[in-house]
Amino acid sequence: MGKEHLGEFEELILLMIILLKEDAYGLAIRHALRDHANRTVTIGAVHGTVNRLEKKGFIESSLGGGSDLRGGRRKRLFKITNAGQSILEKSRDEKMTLWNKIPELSVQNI
Amino acid sequence: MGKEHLGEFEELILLMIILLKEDAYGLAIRHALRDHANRTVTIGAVHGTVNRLEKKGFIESSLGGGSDLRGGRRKRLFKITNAGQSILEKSRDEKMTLWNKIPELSVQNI
DNA sequence: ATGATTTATTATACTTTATATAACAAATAA
DNA sequence: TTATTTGTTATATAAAGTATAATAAATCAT
Repeated sequence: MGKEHLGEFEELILLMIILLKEDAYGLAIRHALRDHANRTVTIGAVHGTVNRLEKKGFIESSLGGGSDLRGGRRKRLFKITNAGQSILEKSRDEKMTLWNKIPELSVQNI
Repeated sequence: MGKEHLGEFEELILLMIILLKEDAYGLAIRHALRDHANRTVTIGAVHGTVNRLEKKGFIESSLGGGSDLRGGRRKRLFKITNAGQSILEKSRDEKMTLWNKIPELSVQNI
């Protein structure tokens, strides 16, 4: 069995990492949260959470190149693991199942 | 604007309260979590969360009658407020929007 | 080549959520 | 009139969420 469930912010970060594909690193995730999820957080919030997610095995990281821009340190790139992908799917399925038990929230109603 | 976002367990509790309709009180919520959400928690976990949700204005409570069964104290019945209903809808919409940006998770793919 | 600037991560601290255990309260059946 | 049942409250701790400050590694300008 999978290891429990995702917190709401953890889930959001996983989704951003998938959206960003090959360029998912701290600052990019923060930026994606702003324009895909309307969520403004500090960079520390992002890094705290990716560290936790990696420790749990839902993402893994590797050191990438530096920025294309001016200066800067090398990026730490994240990608989802199989465990991460499947906990996301499970989480989606469970939520959909619940919504669909409630007429006012059911997905057909959108 | 609504007051931020729901934690994942908070959202689950709101859904259970809607599902339970007129009979949403502590122990019933706990039971519903077991058989609708496959989630086993202690009664303390439930009450801690409903108290928080009420303080935030997403649910409200009233004192109901006792159990139909043997003994027992009176129930504290919960129901969702308009604010609760609308934060749930918002939360659902935002999540759907994100899923649908990711082919592998998109709702069409189920 | 060196210091200022930029892009980025790490370290640390604090608050809120999630969760459990234990204590208490109010019914009622015996 | 107390033992049992059904329920809530109080309290404590762990985990998740989030911010601020410190540090690091590039590079541009001098």
